[in-house]
Amino acid sequence: MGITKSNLFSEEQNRLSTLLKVLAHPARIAILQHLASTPGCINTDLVQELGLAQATVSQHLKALKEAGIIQGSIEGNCLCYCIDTERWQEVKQQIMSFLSEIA
Amino acid sequence: MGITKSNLFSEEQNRLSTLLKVLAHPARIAILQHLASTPGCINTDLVQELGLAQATVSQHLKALKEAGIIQGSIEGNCLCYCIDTERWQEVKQQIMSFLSEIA
DNA sequence: AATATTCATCGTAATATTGCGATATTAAAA
DNA sequence: TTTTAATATCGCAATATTACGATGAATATT
Repeated sequence: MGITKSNLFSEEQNRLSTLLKVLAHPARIAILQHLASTPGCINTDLVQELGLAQATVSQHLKALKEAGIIQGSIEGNCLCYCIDTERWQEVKQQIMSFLSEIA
Repeated sequence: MGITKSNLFSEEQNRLSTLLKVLAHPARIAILQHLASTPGCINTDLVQELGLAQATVSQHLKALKEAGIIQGSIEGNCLCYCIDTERWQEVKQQIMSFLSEIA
């Protein structure tokens, strides 16, 4: 089928898996790492940095934005993305909680 | 295309994303949670527990096994799966290291 | 005003994932 | 030895993801 049977699982299991899925791509990992290490959050740089097409990068940014992990603010001509630190703490907490639950 | 351009990213970024992808499914999360909470690691129970078809559960187990996270040992008629604790520590370490790298 | 730059979105193609029935395979049980 | 039970694997269908070119919308530059 290709569709995950979310109804079989708990709210929390679904939420966690959705979150992990967003992080489970090297481009999105690279974007987060770059945004973390670059104080003034740059955007077009990412296209250069990653070597992916602009449309593709934009798509990855959208996924991160929809998960609430990053935020964009308009800065004249440019869009300035940066990590939502508060939300990231939440994300971190949820994942770490799962990790330590296992063993 | 649908194919991730792994060559654009570092070994570590690829390794991490592969790991996260394995965890990014509610059924596999549920399996790990069940194996963690059930001392004698049971298998067919999972089919009942999850409500997915046997073939589907078997597939998810395979994914976890290939990632080295669980191990199966033959126990007469049954296959007995349990978490590879040592490997799980490694997995945990890698993910946590990434999480704290960001913010 | 005309042009250039930045970014989002649409449409599309290629590939991956999810799920399951059917069918092996293997070992216990009858 | 036949049957039953437990798993794995194959093959397929449905859906999701990844990637990109083309295009559009908005602002900056000339």
